[in-house]
Amino acid sequence: MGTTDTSWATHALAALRAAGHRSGGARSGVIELLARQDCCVTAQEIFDGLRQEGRTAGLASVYRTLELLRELRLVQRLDVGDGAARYEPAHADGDHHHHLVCDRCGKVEAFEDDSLEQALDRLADRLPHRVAAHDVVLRGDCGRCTSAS
Amino acid sequence: MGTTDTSWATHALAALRAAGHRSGGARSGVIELLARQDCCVTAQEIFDGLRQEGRTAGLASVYRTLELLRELRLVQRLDVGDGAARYEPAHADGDHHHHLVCDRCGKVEAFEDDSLEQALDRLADRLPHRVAAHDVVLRGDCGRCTSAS
DNA sequence: ATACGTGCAAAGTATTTGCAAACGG
DNA sequence: CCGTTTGCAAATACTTTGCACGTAT
Repeated sequence: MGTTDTSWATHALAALRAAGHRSGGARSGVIELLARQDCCVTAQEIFDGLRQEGRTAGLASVYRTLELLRELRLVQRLDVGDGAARYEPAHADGDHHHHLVCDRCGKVEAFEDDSLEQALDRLADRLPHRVAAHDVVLRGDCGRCTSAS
Repeated sequence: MGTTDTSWATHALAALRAAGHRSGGARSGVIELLARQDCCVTAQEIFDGLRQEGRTAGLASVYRTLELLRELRLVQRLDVGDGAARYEPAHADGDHHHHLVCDRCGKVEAFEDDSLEQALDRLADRLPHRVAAHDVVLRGDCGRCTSAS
């Protein structure tokens, strides 16, 4: 697993500083909450989560923070097809996962697969592009929905 | 390439019929335009494209048709992160591609890769899910933007 | 003839932006 | 102090929905 939750938060705050940004309540709240997630969350979920712990931030600030973190490649943005964009910490080391979306209940789960990563890396070398990131989304019925059918 | 443009349109119209749907001007227009695309397009692009050839359809009807085609698994929906959803014909046979999105100019290109498909298929067998579809999106600078830098 | 498809306009949701006040360094 | 960040409200962008009318079968 390599990095721990807190280390990503520390890294992200340091990177913000290094890029000449300050860190008020909204930014640090978003970063700390994001660091605790193990899969992707929406802006609204971050907003609600902060409110629950008494540490509120305007929704606009949540969006602004997420956009800033994305520019700095500290978070990865991902769209699973329900109206809302999702965000998750981008870990610098190889630690990397992709997503399974259930067509019935909409649940999003993470998975990792080395041979998939290898196929993607080999592919990137063969293309005339400078590939900086990749997303894989698998869609289908999750175990729970399949057995409940 | 296996299937031709027209055969997808024919197939889609037949499938609509079989599912008990009629086909008015908007539906057939969207289907015929979609059949001519070799990569994904937005609802607005379909609307504009139809207008250009004098065959107009309301934007709402374009959306409704796309949703219907998606339910019948005749098109695949895909989100590359600019605000708008994109759609492309879903070919029943293995003919299948994925997408490269340029981080700078936003251009979307298609690519195919057998070893990637194999890795995905093997992975799907190992998961406790019934995987029905998959999307892969690679992000980075396209050849043009890389050399123009 | 009749149910289904279509177009327009209005509503709904997610996200972005303008601006004045609060705040970090 | 001074420029950045923040929160609110308004604006925007995409998509969906309600309803009256047209049309395919």
